[in-house]
Amino acid sequence: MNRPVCVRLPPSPTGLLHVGSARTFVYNWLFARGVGGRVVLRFEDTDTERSTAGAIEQALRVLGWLGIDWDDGPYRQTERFPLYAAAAARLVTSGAAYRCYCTAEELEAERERRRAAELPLIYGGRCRSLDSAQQAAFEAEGRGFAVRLAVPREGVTSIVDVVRGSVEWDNALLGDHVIMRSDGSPTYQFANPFDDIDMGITHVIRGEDLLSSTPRQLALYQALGAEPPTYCHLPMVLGTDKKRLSKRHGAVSVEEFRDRGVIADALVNYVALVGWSYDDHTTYMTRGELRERFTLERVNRSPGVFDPDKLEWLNGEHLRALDAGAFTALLLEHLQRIGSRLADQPARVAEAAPLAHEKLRLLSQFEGLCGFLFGPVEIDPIAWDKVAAEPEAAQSLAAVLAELAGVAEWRAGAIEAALRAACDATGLKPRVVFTPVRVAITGGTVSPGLYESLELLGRDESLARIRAAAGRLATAA
RNA sequence: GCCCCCAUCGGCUAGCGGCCUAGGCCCCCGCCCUUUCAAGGCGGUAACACGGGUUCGAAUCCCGUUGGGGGUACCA
Repeated sequence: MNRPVCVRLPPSPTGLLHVGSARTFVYNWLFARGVGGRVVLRFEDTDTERSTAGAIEQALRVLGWLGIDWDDGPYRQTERFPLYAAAAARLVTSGAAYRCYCTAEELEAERERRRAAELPLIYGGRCRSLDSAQQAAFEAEGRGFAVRLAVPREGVTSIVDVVRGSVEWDNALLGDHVIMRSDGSPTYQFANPFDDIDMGITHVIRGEDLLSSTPRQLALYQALGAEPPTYCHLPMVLGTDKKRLSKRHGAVSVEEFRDRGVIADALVNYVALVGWSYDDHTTYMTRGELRERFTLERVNRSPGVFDPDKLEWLNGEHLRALDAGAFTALLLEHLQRIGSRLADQPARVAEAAPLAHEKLRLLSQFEGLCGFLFGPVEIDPIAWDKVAAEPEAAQSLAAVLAELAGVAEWRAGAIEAALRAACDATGLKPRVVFTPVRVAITGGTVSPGLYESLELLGRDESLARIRAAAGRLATAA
């Protein structure tokens, strides 16, 4: 049977959106959009201890920022509890599941016994064969119960995973897992596959960490007589120490990268490349290219290390591919989001944006590069030391001041001519003449183009800053 | 302990038996361009984990070893 493709994005709202999850969402989305399938958004908040409403809001915003959309939802599993309860009750009635009265202590004792005997640490199934009298006795004792699925104990469960090929498990090693907790809430192992069945999910694309729970979930499909989905287990995303990516590795959430000035298209592009490639040489891809090129068949098997350096480089590529208007808009949006003082002068940002466009890898670098255009200069001490150590600095500034005085129209072209003239007049190299000017007006040795910077700064302010530097040099000498 | 997955340069990867004296990108190192820094151009260092097979031929197939990762919850 060939059902219309349908995937799901199942965030568990317990914190910031991890780039590993983002990668999974991107693959689901790229795959579904590429084949004209549907996307369902479903918050898996059955862990009520750790789930928060704030995290849901946050996830919604981040998904929007990433440009990942969906056709159905957002659902919240906590709003579907009655469904799970009813389904579990039916399962118990049919004998596919059963009540387990074991206490936490009893369970722990059993695990200990198994550990000692070097046996697999699974539930032995004590309550699976309780007769009604024994059940009644436990109930009379006032013991609560959880519901466990009666998982087959013989044979093997196997799948043909899109990326891993065929994988199989010995059913004897599975054990009966809990599907309903004693407080009446469903577990992930139940709610997740139940919803997948209920929502008609055809392709389960998720991290490899979930590979080993597949046979348990398949047991539910079997108990419910549902057609299993196509599975696709993605390789893990690791940190530089080859351990699963976590906060220890620095920035790991989409929000953090966004606030550093990574743009959505770059993040989507980068993340798509950890675990997948289009060919032997393509790196930069637009969202549209990704959509049309992505296939699950080219997802690879081995885990990949998340490399912030390459992400930043790619971000620079995406930034440079933007036209001036789009770049400025994104830059402004970023400055506003992080609450930068520069956001108060949007017109100035628009003027300065072109000067920084070719240089940035991250939008957050804009402030450091162009901040001198937005207020008083702060001279970097190290940069100033270089100027002070240059014997020709004073002479250079004086010559530049003299030449600049004759500039009729304060434009980059005329300014350049004046600076060149200063070089000729003093017989000094441009490098020697320009450095003190650069430090005087921008405060540092790294800046956008000098002529353009001077033009934008304006005649009066530029001359004032150069005079101030000359004065400071004279005082020091 | 038990189960599952994985294994090409420092990182991301191409490679699906001969096209590989292993290609691309990031990082790093030189050089060029240049008013600084970026960007760009050119060049360089650097990998098939190991051991057995199979084959005329193995990075590619099989087995084992080692190493890494994941799971083993009334977390997801």
